[in-house]
Amino acid sequence: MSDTIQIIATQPRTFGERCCADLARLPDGIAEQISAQLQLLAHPIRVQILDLLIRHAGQVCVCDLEAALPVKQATVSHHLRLLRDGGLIDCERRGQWAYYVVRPAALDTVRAQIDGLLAGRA
Amino acid sequence: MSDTIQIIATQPRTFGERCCADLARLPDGIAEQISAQLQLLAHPIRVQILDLLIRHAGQVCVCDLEAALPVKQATVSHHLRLLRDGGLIDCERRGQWAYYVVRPAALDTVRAQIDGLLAGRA
DNA sequence: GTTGTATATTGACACTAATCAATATATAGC
DNA sequence: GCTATATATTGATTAGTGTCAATATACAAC
Repeated sequence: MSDTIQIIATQPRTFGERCCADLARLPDGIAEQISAQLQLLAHPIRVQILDLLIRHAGQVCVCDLEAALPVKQATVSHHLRLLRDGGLIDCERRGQWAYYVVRPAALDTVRAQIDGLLAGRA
Repeated sequence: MSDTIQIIATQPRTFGERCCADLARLPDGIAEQISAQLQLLAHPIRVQILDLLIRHAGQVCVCDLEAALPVKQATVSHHLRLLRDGGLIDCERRGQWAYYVVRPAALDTVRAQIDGLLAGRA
């Protein structure tokens, strides 16, 4: 073993040069797609909504969410619409109540995308 | 089997009543913590930065990122600081260059949190 | 039809985040 | 010291998001 410190993966480099100027980037649109999915999850109210829907499958209507969350009804409805437009949840009317349910397949897709990104397979 | 349609988990409910008024919520602060981590990932530039750092471990300096991404140097620096403040990456100076590396343990933590949320174990 | 309840939407406002030009700081070589 | 390059920070502007009051719509009971 040499007594010099090994610096991992440092290439010789002179001024203005770039060691890996052609870094392989994600295909066009993939980063936007992944971050849009993440953006959908990245709000405390939406996290709580998803958690409640996941753990009380089929039993949660809007007024239940309204009672459980620290925001007004219009705001709950707003977040439900975002999650629904993003394909993560579905709405089912029963009488005058609207019950919301998660779409397990959509959640799996999101999880796979995140896992892929974090494992270098995005 | 009865010939009525089975409606999963619908309880009898009268006006003004709530079927599960005491839905078990996430402990205080957990939703905020999870969503803050997600927020950090939820931007196309930061997704691309993380992907590049993961796939070119130890070989990426700021000017490489600047060359690979469609934003100016100040913006790259800004996003690097957010990721660094969030504990997801580390910075290492080599000469006049600053090399960034991911912190695998931090990424694992994030992944575990997301998996937990989506699996109803948050 | 009317009345009451549940949910959705609209529109306005406040707040936060993203971007960049300009500037500051750090390092290297001379 | 000086000059050039690499990165960080500041400050201003812009763009996007979240919240809610008010209003609209839908359904139930009568």
